[in-house]
Amino acid sequence: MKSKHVHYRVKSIYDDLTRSERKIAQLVLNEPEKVIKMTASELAKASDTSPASVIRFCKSIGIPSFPDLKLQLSAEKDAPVVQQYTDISPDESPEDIKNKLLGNAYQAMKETIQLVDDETLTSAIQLISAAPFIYVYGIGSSYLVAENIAQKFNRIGKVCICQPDVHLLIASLTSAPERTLFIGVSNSGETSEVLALNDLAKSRHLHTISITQFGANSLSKQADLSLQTVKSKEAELRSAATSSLTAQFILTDLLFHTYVLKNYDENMASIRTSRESVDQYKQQTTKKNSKFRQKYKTNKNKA
Amino acid sequence: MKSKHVHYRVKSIYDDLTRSERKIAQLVLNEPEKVIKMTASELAKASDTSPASVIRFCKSIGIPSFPDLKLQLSAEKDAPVVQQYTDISPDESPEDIKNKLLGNAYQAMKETIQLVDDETLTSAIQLISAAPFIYVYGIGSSYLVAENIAQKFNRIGKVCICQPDVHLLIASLTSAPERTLFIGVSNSGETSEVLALNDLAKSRHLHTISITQFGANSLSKQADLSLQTVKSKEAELRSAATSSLTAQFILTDLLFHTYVLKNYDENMASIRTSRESVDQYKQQTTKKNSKFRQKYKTNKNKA
DNA sequence: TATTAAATTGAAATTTTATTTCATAAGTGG
DNA sequence: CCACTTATGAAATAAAATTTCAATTTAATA
Repeated sequence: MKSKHVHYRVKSIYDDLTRSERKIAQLVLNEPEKVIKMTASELAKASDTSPASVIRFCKSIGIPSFPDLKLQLSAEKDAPVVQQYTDISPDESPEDIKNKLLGNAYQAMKETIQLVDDETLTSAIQLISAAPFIYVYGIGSSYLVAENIAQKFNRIGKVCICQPDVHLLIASLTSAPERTLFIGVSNSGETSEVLALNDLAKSRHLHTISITQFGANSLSKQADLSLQTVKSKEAELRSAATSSLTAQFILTDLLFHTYVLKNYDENMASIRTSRESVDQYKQQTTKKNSKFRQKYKTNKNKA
Repeated sequence: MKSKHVHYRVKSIYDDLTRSERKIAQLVLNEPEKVIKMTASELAKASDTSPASVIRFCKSIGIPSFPDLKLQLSAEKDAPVVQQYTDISPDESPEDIKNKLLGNAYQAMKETIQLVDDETLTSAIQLISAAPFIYVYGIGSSYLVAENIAQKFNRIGKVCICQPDVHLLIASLTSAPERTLFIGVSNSGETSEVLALNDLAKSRHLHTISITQFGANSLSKQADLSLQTVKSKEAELRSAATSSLTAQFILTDLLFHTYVLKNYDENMASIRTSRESVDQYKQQTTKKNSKFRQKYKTNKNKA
């Protein structure tokens, strides 16, 4: 498990380093940003060693030259910690957990976004545009994705129904008008409920879009259009579906934003109007609720 | 609106560059990765100019030296395009949309994660551990967050109820046992429903945690413990709450993972067992559903 | 503990790379 | 077409990186 990150690389062979190499390692670990701005001799002076040791340190950690070390550090400065879906182990520091979570999420989003080609996206937008309204369905964590899609599109006046009750949904689909779109969300692409609904929709000649993870799966094959998110590796099992969710959310965002841009002005107007309406409602209910709240009002000073 | 990115910087003053500087600019724009590995004279040769021109080019785009240019390029290589919550405008290319979405999401997550201090996190974990069970509530897009929290914790056997019906939730809270935890999610921190529920919980001496955006707000003030996500700027209005959701999700993940690590082994066992159960259920229902699916089976060959 | 071999280290020499200087060439406006 | 500005690269210089090597420390062995 060799990470390319200088930080981890240094940590992992720290014990094998010589005394003066360790002095240099300290600085590299603790103040990488400063090291980036130093010359080899400056770093030598700062660590109370010699330029020769600095060069030796670079070689020791597997980096061919000092300028290369600086380039590496610079590359990592703002880049998320991406190490092929690392799982999180029990002896991790809070800092490490944070970095890994961020890195995993970033990687999942990035790869997912790269996976979607513009053509597919355009087709998806067309199906959405053509639909009088949309049904979305997902179960478990995919339900969150479905609900998110529905919320976003409803906000711009594109009617989108996320009905978690399969029976009711079947009834709706059965009597849905032409061009109605069904979006099925299933990470595995094998969830029987979603497959069944997709079949039903197809039998009624409705359009269908699937959102699944990457790779061959029944739902992708059977839907008119298949959108796929990155497939995350073993780490998935442990990290409780975290990165697949993130991936599906960024895909939703991409879909939504691309759609909004198709008809920029009118959609923007819708978003604004819906915001305003919500704000108005909030003001009204705040008044109403104040009575209710009075009853349970707690001391403002916290314990 | 000056971006620090070399790419944009070069583009913006491209017209003011001299003939040979432009040749160099081409290479920097088109093959930054290769440039990173070159020396000044190599870049000169590759662009059919001279080292002197390379240096002049660096100065022209406002970078003091050639090694600095390489460092900059390296820093930007893997870093997401982060430009303070840029909004997405109608004339954007698909590529730009993707980069901005990714950049915004990444920045929101990163800043949120940095915002949470370990102490608060530890306290939150303690409240969760101590609770016999948990109620979560959120409305609108915050409902997604609440539901996500519930799903994650339930998966490891920590009973967590996300009840969207306020009336039913009030009933439950009213008769909840000691140490029961109420988690209220509201991006603004001013949603009246959530405030009312927090009041109720407090009046019953239950513990409460709030999840809101950063800054002073009623909910944060009134909850026992306040978790905050980064507050995104104006772009928010247009991008339909995208980055605040992302931020809340990463916060959930952080909370969840930290909690799981507290009792690593037993929690891990729970996750595995719950996965297995779901898999078993899936196998069973697949059989059942096959009959239903037969009825609507469509041609496997897509149009 | 004394002795020797191996490893570590930094000063100085060397090499590589970056930068500046300056003479020449290419434009530009009159 | 001339004077003058700007642009350019060859060569000189400066700066940085790297290697060499002798001195020194450390470890191993008798």
